[in-house]
Amino acid sequence: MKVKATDIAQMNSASEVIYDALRVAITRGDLAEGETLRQDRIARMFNVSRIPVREALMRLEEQGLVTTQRYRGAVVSALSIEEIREIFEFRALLEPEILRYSVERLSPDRLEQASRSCHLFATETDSSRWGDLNRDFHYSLYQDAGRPYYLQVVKTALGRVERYLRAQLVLTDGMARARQEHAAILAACMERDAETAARLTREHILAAGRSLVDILVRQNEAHATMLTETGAP
Amino acid sequence: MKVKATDIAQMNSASEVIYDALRVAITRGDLAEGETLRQDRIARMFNVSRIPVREALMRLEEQGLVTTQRYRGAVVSALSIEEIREIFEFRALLEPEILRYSVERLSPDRLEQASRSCHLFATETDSSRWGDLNRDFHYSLYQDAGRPYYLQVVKTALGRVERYLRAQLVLTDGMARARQEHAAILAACMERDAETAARLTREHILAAGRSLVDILVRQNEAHATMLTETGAP
DNA sequence: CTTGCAAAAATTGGATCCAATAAGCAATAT
DNA sequence: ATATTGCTTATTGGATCCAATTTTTGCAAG
Repeated sequence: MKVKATDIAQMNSASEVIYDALRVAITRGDLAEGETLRQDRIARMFNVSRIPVREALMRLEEQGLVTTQRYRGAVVSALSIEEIREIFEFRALLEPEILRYSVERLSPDRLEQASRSCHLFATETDSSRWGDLNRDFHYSLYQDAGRPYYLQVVKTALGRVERYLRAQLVLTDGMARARQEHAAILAACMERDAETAARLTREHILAAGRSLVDILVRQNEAHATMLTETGAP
Repeated sequence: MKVKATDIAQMNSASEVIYDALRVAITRGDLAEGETLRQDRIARMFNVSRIPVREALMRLEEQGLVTTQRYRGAVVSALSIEEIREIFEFRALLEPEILRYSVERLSPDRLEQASRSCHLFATETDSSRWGDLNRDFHYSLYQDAGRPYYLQVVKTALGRVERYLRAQLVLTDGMARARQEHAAILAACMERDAETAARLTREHILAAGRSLVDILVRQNEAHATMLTETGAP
């Protein structure tokens, strides 16, 4: 037999498929924050009933990606600037720690993979792909840490702020800086210098966080000014 | 109008009530790990259909408290010893950090509350209440940190291992030690010594984790020996 | 007595239907 | 003109029903 067998028992249920699709759409920013997700509309999009849609929405809410009010539906969660700041601070605590565990265990294959990811990120011009490639680079370095729980928590945290990160990369010199910082982190990993790699990662995340918060504060101020000038409420 | 109004819109839906009840039952250890949760049975217990039950199970799975296989139902998640070790290590990283942020901001009321919690924990003889009281003490100290995201992550992490903690408190001198360590942490907080409080918290969590892992390893070895001696598979 | 297997029962995932609630709109009173 | 009330529609939460899948049971053969 020359068949590529796939484990049908492990195939995704409808609610999982919908959950994944919505999660990706939200983290990519394809769904605007504050947008309400109508069960019926999503059900028609996937050609299913509302049952699996509601199950997917429950899981998204548990991840903090949507917010639900009874009988009023689910809306894509919006983060305040302070919440974004906190999540970057949080990542800046966890990710260096994971990397510290990981550096000594990085296999040659893994370093090769990280190197490729780093290069792909550095040379990609389509900004809509930057989120994925950034994620690939960081996670490739964390994979060998032997800390699945840490990794899962970091993934959730990044998932919450990823939609805002693109703005930071596009609207400033963020992309150029990220390229350099990724290269430096990778170099430290290759030299098995865990402390340097961890310190660079912490600074990388904190810098991106500060830059992003700056952008958002300025946007807020601009918006507030406009409202005042036009006399809107 | 002299009516005590309560926000009916914020009242819990059936799926939330069921979710909370199951979450508490699992973290308390009232449901054994590996036990399968039948939708129909739970639905009858709460006098509802299976729909809200399934929604609750989805959310529990997202929290890692149950594990689901398609068409085979949900079972209470079991953690390996290594996973438990990792989660304690994780808590030992996060909780001192939260406390560091919190110490300088602790209000007199909050210190009073923490003091009461500490005392209640120290004097409670009913071991089934230790989990709640331990949680109350720690969280009262974290409340003022102004880091809701950290706090939520810590709550999830503790929720995963709480069921094992009782064993640690009961089967060793864990309770006596915990009493002392809590008192020391509280004292450091009252003196606004953030670094000492953080260090003590880290050691407190690491010690409990090591003690728990020891217990579980011994249990495992005893079990394995028994199986060998009786010739069971 | 054990093993293999087909039918029956139990269980889950999902569709359809119904009741409860919110949101929008028209009619009325002030 | 505006605020209040009642009606209509849209939407959600949940119940009931059906199909797909797993698990158990009964029975025959070795």
